[in-house]
Amino acid sequence: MNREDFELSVFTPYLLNQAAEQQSRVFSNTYKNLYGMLQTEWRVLFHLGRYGAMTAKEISIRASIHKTKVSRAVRALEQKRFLGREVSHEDRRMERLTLRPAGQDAFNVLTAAAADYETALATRLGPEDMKHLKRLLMALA
Amino acid sequence: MNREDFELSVFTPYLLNQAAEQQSRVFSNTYKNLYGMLQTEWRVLFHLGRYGAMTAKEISIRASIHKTKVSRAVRALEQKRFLGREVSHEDRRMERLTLRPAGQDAFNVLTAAAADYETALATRLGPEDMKHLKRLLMALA
DNA sequence: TGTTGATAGTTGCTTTTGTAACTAACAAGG
DNA sequence: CCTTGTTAGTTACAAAAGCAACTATCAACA
Repeated sequence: MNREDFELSVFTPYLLNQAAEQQSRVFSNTYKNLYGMLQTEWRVLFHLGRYGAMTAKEISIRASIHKTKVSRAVRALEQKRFLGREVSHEDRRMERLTLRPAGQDAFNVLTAAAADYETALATRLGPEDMKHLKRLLMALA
Repeated sequence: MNREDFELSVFTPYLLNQAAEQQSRVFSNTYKNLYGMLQTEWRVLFHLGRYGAMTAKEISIRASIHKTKVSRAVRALEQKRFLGREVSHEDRRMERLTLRPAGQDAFNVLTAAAADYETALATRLGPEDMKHLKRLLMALA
């Protein structure tokens, strides 16, 4: 790379940012408009819906989200009546988080929307490029 | 995409976010540690260094950054003595922004660091994948 | 039992972003 | 001149993120 000719518009971190902002803006409108949720709330909801009841700590590790963000997302989801908490009997520091019916419904709707979004993107890019893209992104993350 | 099997870890917006966070964290350490700059400040500095003096509005359009973010970045760069402002004679609403020597130095250092970073990434991924990645990201952004 | 260290989760404070409203300057038409 | 509408840039307030300190609980061991 010639330093004199360096262009921000082809700098990979910049391109990644632009693409990520663009793409996540589209899908975030879905959970934001439908349920007034934030990104972290959607991710927490997803983990509980997809993998079943677990503690905040487990979500934090599995989803690579800082525990304070998880804590706030859990409170928000609780206020929406999307999940319930139950203090563990073995260790009273931990809480078992479980989706409530409204949370299950939201999970179903949002997961379907995400799958549709993914399908649409795959159609746009074509199956080969879609595969390449995912492989490359996983290598970077 | 089968909805029952939907996995967040292969959802493109999620992957993009993870990759973008990971990659920009690496480079942001450079301008943050060296000059205490934020991402927007680096981008504004870059545009002035690469394309010469221009107004905040022009930067805002070229770099796709909201004018309030540009305004705050310009103030921060001014306080660091990295740029100077001069009210336009033709239209006194506009200010011509120019890099000062310290800003030029920072631009040179950071541009070189960015080019090095890009080279290292290209080495890691290989030239073919690097080309693919950029093409795909540009298609998404 | 009592101390020490670790862990789950929360809270407080500071920094950053988003959004809308604002000021000052311009331009065009009456 | 004097409205009316537009534009460049700033400011104010609210939403959100980052980080450190805190509480409560547990476990281990003297």
